[in-house]
Amino acid sequence: MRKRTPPARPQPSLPARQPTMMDVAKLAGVSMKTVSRVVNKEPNVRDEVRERVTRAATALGYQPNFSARSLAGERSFLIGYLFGDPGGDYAHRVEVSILNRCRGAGYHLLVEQLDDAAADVAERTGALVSQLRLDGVILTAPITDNAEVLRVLEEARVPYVRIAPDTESDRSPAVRIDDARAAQELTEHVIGLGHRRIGFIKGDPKHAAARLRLRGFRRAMSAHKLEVVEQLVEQGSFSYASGLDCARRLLHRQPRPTAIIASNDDMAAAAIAVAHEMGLHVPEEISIVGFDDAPIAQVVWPALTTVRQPIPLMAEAATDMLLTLLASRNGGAWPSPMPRRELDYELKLRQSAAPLGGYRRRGAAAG
Amino acid sequence: MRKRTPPARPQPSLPARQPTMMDVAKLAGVSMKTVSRVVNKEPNVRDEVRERVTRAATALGYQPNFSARSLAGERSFLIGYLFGDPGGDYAHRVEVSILNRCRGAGYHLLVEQLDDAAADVAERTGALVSQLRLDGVILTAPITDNAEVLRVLEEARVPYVRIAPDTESDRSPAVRIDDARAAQELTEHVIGLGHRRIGFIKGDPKHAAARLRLRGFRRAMSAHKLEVVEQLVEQGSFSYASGLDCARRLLHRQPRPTAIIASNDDMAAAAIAVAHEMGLHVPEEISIVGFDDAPIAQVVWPALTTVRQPIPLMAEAATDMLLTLLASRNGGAWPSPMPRRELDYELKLRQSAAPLGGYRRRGAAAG
DNA sequence: CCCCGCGTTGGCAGCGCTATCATACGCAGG
DNA sequence: CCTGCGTATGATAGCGCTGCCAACGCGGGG
Repeated sequence: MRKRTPPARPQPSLPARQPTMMDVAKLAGVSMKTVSRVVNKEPNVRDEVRERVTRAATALGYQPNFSARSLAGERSFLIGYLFGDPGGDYAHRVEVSILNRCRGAGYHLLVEQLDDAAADVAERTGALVSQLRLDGVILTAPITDNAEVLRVLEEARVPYVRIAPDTESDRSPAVRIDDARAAQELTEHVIGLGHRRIGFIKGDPKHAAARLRLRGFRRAMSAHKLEVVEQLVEQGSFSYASGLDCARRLLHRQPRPTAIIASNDDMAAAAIAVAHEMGLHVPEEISIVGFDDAPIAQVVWPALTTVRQPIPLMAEAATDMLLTLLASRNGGAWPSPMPRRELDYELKLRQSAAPLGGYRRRGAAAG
Repeated sequence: MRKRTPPARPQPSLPARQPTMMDVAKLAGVSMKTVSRVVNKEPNVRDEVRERVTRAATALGYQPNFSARSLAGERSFLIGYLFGDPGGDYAHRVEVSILNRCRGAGYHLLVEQLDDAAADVAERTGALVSQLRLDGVILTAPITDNAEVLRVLEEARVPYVRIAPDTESDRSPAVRIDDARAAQELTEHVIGLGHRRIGFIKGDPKHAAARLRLRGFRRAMSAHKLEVVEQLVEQGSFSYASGLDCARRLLHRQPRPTAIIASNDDMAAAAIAVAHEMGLHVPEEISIVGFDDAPIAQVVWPALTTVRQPIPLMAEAATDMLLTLLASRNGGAWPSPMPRRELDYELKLRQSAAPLGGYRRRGAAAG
């Protein structure tokens, strides 16, 4: 307790106690309840009164106390962001976009990193939502598909939105791109360059995206009556290190594939590094493509042909869904049908993929 | 209000109201205050009682309500993390480390991204701390040195720790490495390889690290009686894009530098890309070194010689300082002298720097 | 004339917890 | 025996706000 029944000891210049709603009410000549109405933008307040209160609040520098709000009311104005993968910049880009959206809405962001495989995920999630009474939660892969976490959130009746979840898609609102179609298009682009013997590096099977991208690859191959040589499909985990291993194995197969499609850019970048290591020229001797258009895609040389996933837009869409629900004040139940967004991806053609022999012979120059 | 004086309507299977401290007290046969003592690990409770209460709490699945705690007491169990730069993985790595430390301590992390240059930084910071009553705040560059933000935190009496702040270092506890010495060592390494005409790419002058690294560079040069050609010192901003620009200018100077020292790895990676673009072999024709040992350092080809900054350790040390202070319950005043940590860096020698001509001639093989 | 409904405002209990103070008890010293 | 003190526990008053309900004034229909 900050200061209880201040015993009238004259404090000359110490910072005054934070103004409360009561102070604002007195200054504006209204009841506390009316101030509460104004602060919460509730209807049924005359414009004149509303403005008087607003002015009083500004004059005093009034800031609502979130703890009191949360304790007395049914909202905490706190959104939780749960992410799994501590590495990579994906989680961070999502977070920044969420923050951008929360900013104007008066919500604050509480972050937690959960190890998808840990035994106490459910417990940790439960503690989070019941201790802090989060108003809503945003999830990214792979915890988008952690049954325990979802169950806990549902039992606690905390609305949540998933970004790029698995196919159990009726379970909650979600934002995604069509990973399978994107992978299919990407594969078709590679096939269109004349490649026939194409290797594939799979992603972490815990991520739905990994499966969907593989599916798109297979679809494109079979649509073009090309055989998927199972020896040329390697199991990666989305990490650069796993990409190195997979690419080494792939590039030592005989006959060697003429193109490699990796399930994300980190692994594609690793494949390029392996090619360099082996003295293979990219793209003249081997084409390599990735997925995501992560920053690394433009940093490796040659720059990666890849699929751009609009991560900021996806995160913003997810946040907007959640904020819209919370603004509706209907008890946290999603409207029917559940909101769902599928955003557009974009094929980014750069220098890492070309017909065998390259578009033209050239020295060390990049495009 | 969740449910006021439940009018005895029998709710067959709806999830029961969350247990409160009162429930635990009844079950354990003690007063609420004693439960509070146990939950907060206060002394003066008999072991037998303590255990009885703990068991009751576990049996009921009791979770303390943070809003109530914060409202009634003087602690919110919330730590704020303020970062400036939305890009790059630095902020994210720091965040993950902070989270790791908060985990066991019963604190939650509230994140906010502040644009250092925006007009409303002070206002936003003030709103954050007074709305949520943060117990403490951790800052990273460049807001470590934003006078407005620091002033607001100090006025609100919110303890804060800075990671790699500017030299106004008596103002708060801080964690850092000796950037100047590290840059000096790095430069001396390059000089030791035989380079004399050395270019330098500066970082964002808003970051203290940028100035310190430049200082270390100049010190090493003058210690070896080498002239710093001002034409070979370019102003970057720590971003990959700025690195491209600077490197292009540098590599078109006549005579060309034989080595480039960049103030971070992103810009060094960009310099390597420019070298590739121009058909220059790294490190045979041009040596390039970076700073930070960011993930990108091992992803570019050839891998970057750089200085490893122990970011996770720094973030953990900062968090520990803050948590220690909060545990001391002395009103948020730092002990004297203020805690301060200077951690060790490490020179990582990889393939991007070598004597002119390389250690030996080789094909496209990497090391 | 009264009654009802609607828009607007206020009163007040109480959300779940902690700070403060009071109480109870045991034990040492006078 | 009383007093004093330290440890262990309880009673109670809020912290700052919101949900519920009452109160008020006004206009229109019965």
